[in-house]
Amino acid sequence: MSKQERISWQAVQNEVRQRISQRDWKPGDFIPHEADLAQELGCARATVNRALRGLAEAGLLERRRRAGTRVTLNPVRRAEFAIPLIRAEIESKGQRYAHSVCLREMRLPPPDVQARMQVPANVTQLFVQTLYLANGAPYVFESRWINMTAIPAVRDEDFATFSPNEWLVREVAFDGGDFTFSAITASSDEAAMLSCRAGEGLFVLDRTTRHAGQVITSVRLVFHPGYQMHTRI
Amino acid sequence: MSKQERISWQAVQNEVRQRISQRDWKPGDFIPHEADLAQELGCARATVNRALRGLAEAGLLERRRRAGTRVTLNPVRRAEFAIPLIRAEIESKGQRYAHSVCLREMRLPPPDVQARMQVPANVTQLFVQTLYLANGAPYVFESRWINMTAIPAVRDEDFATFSPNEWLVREVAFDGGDFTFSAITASSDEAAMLSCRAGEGLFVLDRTTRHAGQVITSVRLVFHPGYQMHTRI
DNA sequence: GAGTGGTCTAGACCACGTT
DNA sequence: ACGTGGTCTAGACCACTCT
Repeated sequence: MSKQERISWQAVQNEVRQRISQRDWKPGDFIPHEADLAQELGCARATVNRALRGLAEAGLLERRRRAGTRVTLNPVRRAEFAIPLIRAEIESKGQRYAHSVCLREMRLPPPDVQARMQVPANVTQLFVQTLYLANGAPYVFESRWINMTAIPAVRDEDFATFSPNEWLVREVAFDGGDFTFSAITASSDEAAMLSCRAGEGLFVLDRTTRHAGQVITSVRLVFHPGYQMHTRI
Repeated sequence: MSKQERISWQAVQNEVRQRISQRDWKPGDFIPHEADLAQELGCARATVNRALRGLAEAGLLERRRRAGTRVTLNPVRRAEFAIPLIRAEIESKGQRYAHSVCLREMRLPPPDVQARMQVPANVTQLFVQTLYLANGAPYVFESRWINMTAIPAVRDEDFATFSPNEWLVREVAFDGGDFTFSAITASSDEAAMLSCRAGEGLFVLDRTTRHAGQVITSVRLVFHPGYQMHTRI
C-alpha cells in the first residue's frame, strides 16, 4: 500500500503558485480544470476549488464558468491598508497620545462638502478641528464635518475625553467610505498648526464615511511632515 | 411536507450581519457555535463555516479554536488599493500615454538603496529615470534601481517601446513587495521634471518588489501636483 | 446544448488553545 | 483532556456562459 497523504488546499495553492512562478503556466494560459487537477494532485475537487478560489481573490487567476481558469495577464497588484484609530497608531509606536479640540461650531458647509455629504444647502452642520499629538508634537490636524441630522447625539459632545475620531467609532456604526490620498503644500495656517514651515509638502487623507446610505462624516487629515504610510503585499 | 429550501452561505452571512448590525449580537459577544447555527438555520456546518470565515476575513468576527467566535470589538477598517500599470492608469482616464527615458546607466546604489535591495555594497546596479506623460503633460517621474544579478536580461533593454514599469511586469514574476506612501517638497530638479514650481507638495510612492526571496527592483514614483489616489470600502 | 466553476451536504478526522 | 473551529472527502446539483 502506498501511504495515503492528505493534500491541503494550501499545498495545492503552493503548487499552483510555483507553476505560475516558474512559467510552467504563463500569463494568459488556461490551466487544467478543477477535476483534472484534483485527480493529478490526488485530492478532492473541493480542495482544488478552495485553493484556486483563494488565488483568484488574490488576483493571480481569473475564473469563469464554462470558460475555465486562466493565469491573469496583468496581475492587478493590490495593497491593503489598515485604517487604525489615530490613538492606536500613535500608541503602537510607543508614543504618548493626546488631542486638543481647536474649534467646534455649527457652520454652513462649503459646496464641495455639501455635495460629498449629500446634505441640503441651507442646513448647518457640526464642524470640528482637532490636533492630535504624539509625545507632545503635532501628529495630524483634522478638520471634520459631522452630519447632525444623522447623528443628533453629537450635539452634547465636547470631545474632551474621546476625540471625534474615537467618539464616532464607538458610537456609530459604519458600513462604507471613500478615501482619497494626496499631497498638499502647507499653507501658513497649516504650518502653524503642525509646527512646520509654510510650503512644506504634507500628506493628506480625505475620508467620507457612510452608514445605511447616509453620510456620517467627512474629514480631512493633514499629517505632519515626514509622515509615511506603509503596506506590503 | 415543508418545502426544502437551500440555504446559501451568502444568506447565512446576511443573517449574521443583520444580527450584528441590530445589536442582537454586540461587539465582544460570543456568537453560537457553528454546529448550533447550522441546526438553527437548517444548513450544513460547512455552509456556516464558509459564511463565518468570510466575515472573519472581513474583520467583523474573530474566531479561535476552542474559544469560539466573537464579534470584533474595534473592527479594523481596511482599504484596498489597486496598483495599476502607469500606462493603464493614464489610458483609463482617456488620456494619451507616453514615456521618455531620461537616464540609463550602471551606478553604485546609495547605502539606503543597497539595504533595501539586499545587494553587496561594491556592485553597480542599473539605474533608470523615466518620465511618464499624460496628454503630453508630466504625470509621474520614476527613479528605478534594477537588480542586475537577478535580471541579467535587462542589460540589453533600452525601454524605448516598453517602459521599465511595463517591461518588468511582462518579463519578470513578482511575489511580494513593500509600499510606502508619503509627501515631499519638490526640489528644483523634481520641479523641472514635472513642470511645476519648486517647493510644491508632491505625492510619492516608494516600492520595492521581490521574487523568490530576491529584490527585483526598487523604485520611487514622484507624481505631478494634484495627483490623487482613491479607494473605497 | 454542454462543459466548467460554484456551491451544498453529511460525515469524518484533525489541530490547537483553553481549561 | 476536551471542545471548537479548520479542513478534507465524495457525491450531487446548479448557474452561468460559450459555442
